[in-house]
Amino acid sequence: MAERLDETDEQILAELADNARATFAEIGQRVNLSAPAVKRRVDRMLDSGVIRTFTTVVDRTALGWTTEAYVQVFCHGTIAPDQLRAAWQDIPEVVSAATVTGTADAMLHVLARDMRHLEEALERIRSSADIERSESIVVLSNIIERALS
Amino acid sequence: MAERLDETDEQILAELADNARATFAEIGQRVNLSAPAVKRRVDRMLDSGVIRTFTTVVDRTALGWTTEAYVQVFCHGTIAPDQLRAAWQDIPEVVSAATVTGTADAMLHVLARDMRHLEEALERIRSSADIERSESIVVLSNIIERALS
DNA sequence: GCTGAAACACATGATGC
DNA sequence: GCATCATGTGTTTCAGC
Repeated sequence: MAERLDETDEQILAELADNARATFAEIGQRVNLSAPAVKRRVDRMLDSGVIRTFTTVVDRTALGWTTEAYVQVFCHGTIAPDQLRAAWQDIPEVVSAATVTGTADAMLHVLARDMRHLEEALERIRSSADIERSESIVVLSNIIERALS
Repeated sequence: MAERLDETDEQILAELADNARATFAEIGQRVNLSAPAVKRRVDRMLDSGVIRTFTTVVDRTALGWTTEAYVQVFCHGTIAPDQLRAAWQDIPEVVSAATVTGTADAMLHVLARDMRHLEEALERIRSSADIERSESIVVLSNIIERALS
């Protein structure tokens, strides 16, 4: 769990963050390691949870997805994070989700084509878990957008 | 550029978002397509910019950044988005910022090493613009983390 | 904990439907 | 626009250091 990473691990992470579909041989060339050595390190980091997942950055604005909202969700009783993950991870409109402090149980970041689509996505979000109510804060304009890794 | 995606494209995107290192054959099996057919669609989406990049979600606890919050900011009077961008873009703890609907003027996503660091970052955020008050919602655990545009 | 080699699986272009 | 096939590459296991 509290795995410590050496300089090579950090380099490999940076390469994977830059291109998650890079081959192990390619990464190895950049960090001066053989492909099997890279694979073993990546496997170890996957195993220890340092690497959570490999994902794809989809530019929804290229598809005209211009509507964005932060949604606070209030559940009936207590729900385990794993349940919420199971409920929402197949909803592509959900960019991120987290359980939070305060009156709300979870905070979601949702992307949609337009208001109608957002409405419809919210309905799917609500119906896929035992949700009491939700509160949406719609984004007017993005000021800063940094990749987090 | 205003590329349209069919149902199969969406399915492929969902698979790639879930695991960017999945093989084309694997994806093809799930969407009932051959590997070359999947590749062609992925290539087209890469070409049109719909797929921006493949990346890796790193568990920031491994990097020592364990504290995360959504911060609603309330300004004195009206402030232009550009002013807020100028005020905050040099604060590295600010992962994203957007002006929003509702009672708050802006929503920030902030990352910090710990509570003390978050507190200190919030102080810098508040003092760099004409902020009346702010409301922080601290993340307990991340459920879904997809890199967004 | 690395390298090198070998078996196996995948990517990808050409071809035909 | 798809499937099939062939080949070059990448992956992954195993032995050895």
